[in-house]
Amino acid sequence: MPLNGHAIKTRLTRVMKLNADDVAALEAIFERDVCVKKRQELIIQGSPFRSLCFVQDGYAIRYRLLRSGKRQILKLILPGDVIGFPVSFFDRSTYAVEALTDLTYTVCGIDRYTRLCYEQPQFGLVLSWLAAQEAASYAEHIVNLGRRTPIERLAHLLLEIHARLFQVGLAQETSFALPFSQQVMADALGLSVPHLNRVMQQLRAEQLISSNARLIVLSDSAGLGRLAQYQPINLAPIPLLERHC
Amino acid sequence: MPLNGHAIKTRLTRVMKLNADDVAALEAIFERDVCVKKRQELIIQGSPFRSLCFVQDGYAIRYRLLRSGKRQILKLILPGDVIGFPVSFFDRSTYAVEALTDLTYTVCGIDRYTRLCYEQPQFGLVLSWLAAQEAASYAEHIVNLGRRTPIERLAHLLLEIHARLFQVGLAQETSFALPFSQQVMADALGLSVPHLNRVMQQLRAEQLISSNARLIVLSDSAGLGRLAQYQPINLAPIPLLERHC
DNA sequence: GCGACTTGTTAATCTAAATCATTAATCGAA
DNA sequence: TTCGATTAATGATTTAGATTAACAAGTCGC
Repeated sequence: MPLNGHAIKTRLTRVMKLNADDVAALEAIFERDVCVKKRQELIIQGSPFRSLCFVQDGYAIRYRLLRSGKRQILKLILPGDVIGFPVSFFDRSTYAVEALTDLTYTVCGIDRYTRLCYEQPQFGLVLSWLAAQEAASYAEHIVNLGRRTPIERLAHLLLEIHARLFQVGLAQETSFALPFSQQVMADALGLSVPHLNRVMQQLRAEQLISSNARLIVLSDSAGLGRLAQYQPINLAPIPLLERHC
Repeated sequence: MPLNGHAIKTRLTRVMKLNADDVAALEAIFERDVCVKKRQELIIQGSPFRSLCFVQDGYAIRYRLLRSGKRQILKLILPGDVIGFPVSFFDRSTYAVEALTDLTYTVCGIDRYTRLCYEQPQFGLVLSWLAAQEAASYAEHIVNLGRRTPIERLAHLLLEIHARLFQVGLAQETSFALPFSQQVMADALGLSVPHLNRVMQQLRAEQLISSNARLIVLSDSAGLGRLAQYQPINLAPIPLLERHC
C-alpha cells in the first residue's frame, strides 16, 4: 500500500523523522485501502474491533449512543486520524464510528502492527505518541463540556478544527470549509441544536467569525482564542530514534 | 527501586505477563521514590514536565484552571495510575496535578523510559496500552459531562472509582472509602457543590447507595449500573510477548 | 481541649439553556 | 425541474441547575 500523499504520513512526519525504511515498513504491513459511503457505520457499539484504520480522505464521528436516544460525539475524525483507537485495545467497543462523508482509509490489523513494534520499537512509541495526542484532545473536550460556556465551547471547537485541518493541508490560514452540520457540533458540545445555532449567530454578531454556507472565516482568531482560552500545545518529538537491533 | 507490592505492578500484571526480567528492567530504570505532602502541586500548569510518576500510595487530581477561577478536574488519580501522562509527550503542560493526600510515587524520566523501549519493545506497547486505558476513561468522562444527567453522572463516577480502587485492592466487594470531597467530585462532574450534595442525597433516598462519613456502600450496584448505563470493558492483553532481539 | 479551617447541608433566587413547535432554506436524487 | 429530506433559523415556554448565603458538623494543629 503506497503511502505517498497519505494524510497519516503528513501527520507522522510532524512527530518523528520518518525515513525511507520506516515508510517501507509501514507500507509492508498496511493491508488494503477501503472506501465506504457516507453514513456507513464503521464500528458498531458493543462489537469487537481490532484494526487501526488510517483515514486518508473524508470525515467521520466517534460517538456513544445512550438509551435515551441522546448521542455524545467523542471525537470528530479528520484525514490523518486513526479510527480504531482506543477500541482496538479492548475486548469490544463501547462506542460507534460512522462516516459523515464518503471515506477512504488504510487498514492494518492491530496484531500486525504490534508485531512490527517488536521488530522496530519506534513504532510502539509512535503509537504512544498518537495516543497521547488523542488523550490531550479528549482532555480539552472535557474542559469544554465541564467548565466552558456554550459560546466559549464553540469558539474552542472551531479553533481546534481549523488547527487540525490546517495540519494536514485542508484549511487556509484563516478560513476553512466546515465539514460538520450543526447537529453534529451540538452533539459534540453537549448542546441542543437550536442553542448551538444561536451561539453560532452570537459569534457572528461579535465579529469573531463570518460564515456563509459552510465556509468559516476566522475574522478575529486572536479574539476567538482569548474567548475560548485556547492554548495550542506542541507534541515533543519522539526521542532517540537511532535504530537498535 | 524494588517494585514489590507497588500498585503499578498489580496494574501491569493485568495487562501483560510480567516476568522476572521485565520487573528487573523496570526496577533498573526507576530512579527514586518521592513522597510529597497533601496539597503539594506536582505539575504546574504551563510548565514542562518530562517524567512518568507511578503512584504507589495516596490520591491526586489532574485539573485545568480557567481564568474565571473555575476548575475542571480531568482525572482522579489513584494508586497504580501514572502522573505525567500525557503531559510528558508535549512541550509543556496545560494542566496541573495536585496531591489531595500525602502521596508517594516512583519517578522515571521519559527519556530513560523510551530508551528502555528500544531495547525491550514490549514496554513501548505497555505505554500504548496504558494510554488507551487513559483515553477510554477520558471518553467516559466526556459522555458523562455531555449527555448524562447529574444523578447518572454521579452514579457513574462512584462505580468507576469503586472499580478502579478494587483493581488495586483498595475497595471491598460492595463498599469503599471515598477519598474525595464533594468539592472535588463537583469539579470533576461539572456541577456546583450544593447540587452535587443534593444529587448525593437523591442516590441515598433511592437506596442505591448508603454512606456515612466517607464510607460508600453500593447497596444496589446493579441498580446504579442501570441508572448510569455503566458498562465495564476489559483491556485486551498485549499480544505476542515472545521476546525478540 | 480550644480555635481555625475545612467539609457537608440546606434554602431562596434567578438565569441559562432545554424543549417544543414551526418555518425557511438547501441539498440530493429521481 | 420537482419532490422529499436534511439542515438552519426563530420564537415561546419551562425547568434544571448555578449562585449566593448561612449554618452545622467535623477535623487539624497547637
